[in-house]
Amino acid sequence: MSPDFLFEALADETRRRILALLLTRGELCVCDLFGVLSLPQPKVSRHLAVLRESGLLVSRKQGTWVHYRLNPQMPLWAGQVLSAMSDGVAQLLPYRADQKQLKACCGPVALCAAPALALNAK
Amino acid sequence: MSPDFLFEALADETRRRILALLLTRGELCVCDLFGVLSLPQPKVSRHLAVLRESGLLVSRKQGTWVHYRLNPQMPLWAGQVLSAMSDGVAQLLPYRADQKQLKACCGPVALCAAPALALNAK
DNA sequence: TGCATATATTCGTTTAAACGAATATATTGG
DNA sequence: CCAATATATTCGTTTAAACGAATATATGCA
Repeated sequence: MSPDFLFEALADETRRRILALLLTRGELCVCDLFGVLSLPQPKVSRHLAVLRESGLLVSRKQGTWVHYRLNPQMPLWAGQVLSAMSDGVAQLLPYRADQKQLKACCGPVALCAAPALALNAK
Repeated sequence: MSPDFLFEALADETRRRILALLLTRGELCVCDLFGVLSLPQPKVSRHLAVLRESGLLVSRKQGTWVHYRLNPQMPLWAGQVLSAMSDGVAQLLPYRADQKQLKACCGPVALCAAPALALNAK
């Protein structure tokens, strides 16, 4: 988890939207993500690959679905960057609309948030 | 101060180095910065322009010198991002060496504030 | 087996940013 | 005014990343 990887990852709005959703909801599968974001599936998949290869996300395969979540071994400082980013975008578009879509589409309760990241999230 | 501007600014290592130095030392002029960083002056100047236009830095002209510092009106969340970034890079190269150079080369006083002193030191 | 669904990858193009080198602007002091 | 210093900008090239479109892989199920 180098600063290079983290900040290159955060330089793209689609990736920030994905990370903000995963900070709210501990785990999401690809179909939920591109559904909520209203973006083409290959585009979301490519960005997820960037985030996974940068060490920010880990994935869990369950049948046909792949669930992504924040890497629970992320260093503290990186979690603080993500948490502050999430605060900064919370009332802006498209991030605010994403959160609304998340609740409308996938239910209100977080599933499997990692304990360390739950702490970072606030 | 939009997330777009902040995270695009943070995506470049030279700009992160500049910001980390300005978090340690409240204010620095351009000659101090490119001296400490051992980078060409036009390169540092261009990156400073990006940081100023993004709202992260403000400048103060004093004679021939231009002093840069963090924008005191930066929103809280952005300051928290910078602070966490600074924590994350503190023990890594080239950031760690930059801090050493800052103290070794410029001492407690900026070069441009004491040019005679710097010349005598040679 | 074969089809449908979920996800990933490749390809070719386009866009944006960083760079070195050279030059321009502005201020100070002789 | 002229020279020196500090900073900024322009120019042309190069590099990297994002994209849409199409296709590939993999799993579940009839």
